[in-house]
Amino acid sequence: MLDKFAQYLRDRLSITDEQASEAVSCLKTKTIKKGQILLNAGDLKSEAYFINSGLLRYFSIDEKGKEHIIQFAPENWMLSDRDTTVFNEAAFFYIDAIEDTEVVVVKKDFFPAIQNIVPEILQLNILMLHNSIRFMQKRINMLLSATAEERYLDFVKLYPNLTLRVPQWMIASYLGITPESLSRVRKDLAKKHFR
Amino acid sequence: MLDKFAQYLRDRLSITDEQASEAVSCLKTKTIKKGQILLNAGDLKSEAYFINSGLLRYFSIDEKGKEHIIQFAPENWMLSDRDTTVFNEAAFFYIDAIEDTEVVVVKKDFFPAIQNIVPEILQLNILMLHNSIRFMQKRINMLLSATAEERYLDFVKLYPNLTLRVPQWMIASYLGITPESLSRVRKDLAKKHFR
DNA sequence: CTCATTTCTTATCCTACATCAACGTGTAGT
DNA sequence: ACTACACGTTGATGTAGGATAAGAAATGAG
Repeated sequence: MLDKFAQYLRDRLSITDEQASEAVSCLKTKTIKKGQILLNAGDLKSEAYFINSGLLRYFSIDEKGKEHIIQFAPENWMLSDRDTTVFNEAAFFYIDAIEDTEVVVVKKDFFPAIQNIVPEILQLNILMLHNSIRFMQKRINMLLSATAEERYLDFVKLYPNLTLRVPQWMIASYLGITPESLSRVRKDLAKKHFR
Repeated sequence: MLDKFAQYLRDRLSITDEQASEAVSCLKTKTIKKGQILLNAGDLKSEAYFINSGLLRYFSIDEKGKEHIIQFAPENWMLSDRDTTVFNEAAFFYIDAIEDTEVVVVKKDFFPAIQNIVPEILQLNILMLHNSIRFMQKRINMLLSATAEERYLDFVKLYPNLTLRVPQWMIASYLGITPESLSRVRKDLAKKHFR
């Protein structure tokens, strides 16, 4: 079941099916049941995850035990805690599964290895990192400037499918508000739109 | 005055002085007076900036005309709006100068060009992008979870020198609070520390 | 040096959202 | 089918920080 990742690479790199398969051949998949933890803060694990199917959650837990969601990772996303995968430090965030999920485990040595087959992948990597950055900057801008309602509307617009798959209290956590507030925001919106 | 950028490259790549100088030879510098705008939202300019001296500010302006600071960029930092430099779209954010500033203008074609001299630079670039991402994730976490006081303390700890160079109302804007609130926070902190 | 503008502070009042608590509904496990 | 827990809703009350306003202090331009 490495097909998805191979296809992902084939779609954005000019390589043959064989090259894609070869690149991916040394990788393993892993299954995570809903609610199960994949990475704990403090862990030292140099693995990134490509999500084949399902949905992961990348979050912190503060001193009061409250969770704060940094991002969601659905199919075809890559997810890792840079502190540990890139900088060999203890992980800062947690990863767990919102749905039963299958990931491809991408170990640190994958990139040097695939580089020999497809040097292009470095450029692709850079492009995707820039893309992450611009999205995160817009998120920061949102957190600095927007009300609860504006944040929610922005979320729905940006991730319409996630809105249905993620429990509301998690969306609230992602938006930096309480579940109660989100419930009220949704009520007001419904009223405005006569529903 | 390209020395700083050349030195910056020499410090993190295993290259000779000559290579560094050669790489940098085609680049131009630019001077921006305090308060002057370097990039406007909506602009289409494929330039990144390396700050030789001074201090830049990367920010948005919302519908109500309020400014929100995404980041500060002091000496030895690279700054650009990815929407325009990487994705050829209209810039989303603004850049202006908090102090008189001199930048090296790094045009889009610099990276392919320098790659031929120092292929290593791709890896350096990737590392720095990962580093940006982890800092931005921590910032998002802070905005989701921390009070005004906690945010300020975190800022002071992370950027002690900026605390002195940046006017308070801008720090407030970076933290997502009003200047008045920051003033109160500082007053309370002073009280706590008997000052 | 002087006047003007920007920045910072302080006080008062106000609002968006948090907190607390109770209750309905849905879903999972036995 | 019964029980229990997770999730969403709603209401009552609290509070951190916003808005407004006004003055003090610092900075800057001529």
